[in-house]
Amino acid sequence: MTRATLRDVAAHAGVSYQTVSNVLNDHPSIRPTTRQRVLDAIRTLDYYPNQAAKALRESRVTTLCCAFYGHSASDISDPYRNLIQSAFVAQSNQSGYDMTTAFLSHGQPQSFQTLKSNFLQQRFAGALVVGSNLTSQEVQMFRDWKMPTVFFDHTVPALDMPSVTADYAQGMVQLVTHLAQQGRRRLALIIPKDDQGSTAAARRESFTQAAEQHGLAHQVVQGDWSYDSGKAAFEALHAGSFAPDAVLAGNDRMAAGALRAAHRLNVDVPGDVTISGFDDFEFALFTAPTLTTVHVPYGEMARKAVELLLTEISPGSSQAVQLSLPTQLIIRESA
Amino acid sequence: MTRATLRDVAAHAGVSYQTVSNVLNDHPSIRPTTRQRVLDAIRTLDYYPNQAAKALRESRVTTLCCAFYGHSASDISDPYRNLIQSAFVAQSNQSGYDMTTAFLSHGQPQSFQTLKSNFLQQRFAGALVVGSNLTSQEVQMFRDWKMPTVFFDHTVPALDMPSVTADYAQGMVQLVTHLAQQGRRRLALIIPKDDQGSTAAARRESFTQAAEQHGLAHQVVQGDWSYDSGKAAFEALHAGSFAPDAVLAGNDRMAAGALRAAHRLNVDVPGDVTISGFDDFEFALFTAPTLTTVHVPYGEMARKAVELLLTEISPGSSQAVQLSLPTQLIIRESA
DNA sequence: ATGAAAGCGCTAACAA
DNA sequence: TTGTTAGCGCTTTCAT
Repeated sequence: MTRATLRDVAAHAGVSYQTVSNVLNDHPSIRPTTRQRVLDAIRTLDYYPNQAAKALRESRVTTLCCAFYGHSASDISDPYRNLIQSAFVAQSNQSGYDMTTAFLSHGQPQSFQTLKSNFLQQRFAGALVVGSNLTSQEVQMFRDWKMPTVFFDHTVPALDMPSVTADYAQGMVQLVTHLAQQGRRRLALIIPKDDQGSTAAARRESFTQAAEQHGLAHQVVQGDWSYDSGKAAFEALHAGSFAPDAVLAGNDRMAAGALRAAHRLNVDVPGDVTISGFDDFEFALFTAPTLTTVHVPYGEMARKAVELLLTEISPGSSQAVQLSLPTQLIIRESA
Repeated sequence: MTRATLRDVAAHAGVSYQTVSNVLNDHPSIRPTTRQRVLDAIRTLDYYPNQAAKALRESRVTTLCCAFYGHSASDISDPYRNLIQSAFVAQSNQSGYDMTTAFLSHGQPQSFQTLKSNFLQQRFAGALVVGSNLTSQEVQMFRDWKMPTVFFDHTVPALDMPSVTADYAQGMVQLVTHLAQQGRRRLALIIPKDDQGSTAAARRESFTQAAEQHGLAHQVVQGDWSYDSGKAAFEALHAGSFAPDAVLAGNDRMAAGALRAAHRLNVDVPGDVTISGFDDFEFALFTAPTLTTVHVPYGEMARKAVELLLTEISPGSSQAVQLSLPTQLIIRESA
């Protein structure tokens, strides 16, 4: 048995199939009795309009895409990716859109080609690009494709493309001030190094500035956002000569690694050294001591990003909005 | 400027547009020179085939849907949902499929209607249904819709629908045996109560059996999978008369809550009481002490589930396969 | 080896 | 208020 089409419904209701279409699209000027007859036919035949035909005819799709840059598809535990993806899905579903996912990576121009291809094939209407160290050429590509795009966690001031990010500088200043007030004098930040215009850069730069403003000794050591790198970085600091009394991790995952290393090395936290994170993921409550961290409103950011994307997609699109949401220091036990 | 179509390419290459189609679909019997000419035209016009038209004509879509049952879209931190969703996305992308997400809930029959509607509208080709306490009527609905479906983490023996789950009983037996060998005599399990045929039921039942087999005192207390409920349950146990020397949480998230409660109450873990989880999420490494838990191979399960779904979708579909993958006890510090 | 014709299911003019 | 006509971009016979 094959699926019912418009014509089947029309035949069943004894009208022409365009009338059925009119009923479906709430067109005015349809006699209530006809309307009812059509509705009944739809119900008894269990008719559902074919989405592909509709999309073809209207040349519009109700799917969005979130593209993660620099995140491996196979790291299915990445809390950052997972949280953001879920937030996007929740928000776009609420707006009547589906959401698919793609992965971009710097090394693979083909990943960009695939995304472009999927867009031009009309598989999705616009993309949320999540990634903090896209090159400006890469950003430029999106504009060239004329693909509605919102950059997430990556500001691109020069190119004025729509973006949503958080005020990392503010959070970092709050954190450093808090540490200074506690009498901490020697601050070390664990964070990725060689990426510009990224959230890492924002966090790093404001760290340095804030530390200097407070007259504190400071050092930056490298991590790659992972638990293991946080652990390794703390061990390196412990073995090194700088001897920090406050270790700031660039994200919660590295902070968890640092905490573990401290525990292993019998370093008291926060007695001997404070350890703090950045993100405020749920597991910041799971560590012992619980993690002092900077809350980043990812949920809210995702909501805004989807909103921005949808206005960008809609016909009378305005100019590029660049949003930055406030962060907030969350003081728990570790700092 | 509008997007190039098949006819534009044909005009540019000086052939009929069906020839272009043939080139695109690797049809035999096309002269290499013509072929090359067409390929050039495609390249210079930056042509991409319209997906909607293709889907309409071929009546097939390359999108899958994962539907979460009993998981709130707004709990964007849920590690279970997040991990599984990511695993599905990773796997289906690798197979050339997109993946969208939907949410079902027991209270809302409309959520099921929406899913059905989306399927019949040909928005996706098949669904992965994640949820551990669907009623059998609900399961039956999927069969009635004739929608290719694989149930994840929910076995439905009576209805022989395809499913992928893990051998929770085995993991639980390993865990209880391990605890018994350590000399633990009084075991308490924190787990949701009133759901049948679910993973919770599987874990609960094998807990009781295993405890009795080892001649251990045992008790079950209620939790709802959340961090807070784990914390509350541990506090209740501490205040109660059963006085367990081993607390088993039904998942890692509740175990984290129990650990926190133990810490607050100055209960030594694992000295006074062991605490263990179930899942082996990444954050099981973040707790202090690190969490002894039962590893559930969600990544592998997701891979298999997508595989099963794709064979179910493909024309010559065979019968329903019900997979169960082995679990494994991971001994860390907490038990 | 290539071109012509038909039609997937729908919407949006227009005509009746 | 309803029916007629056309066509979205593509694949698939069937002729040539």
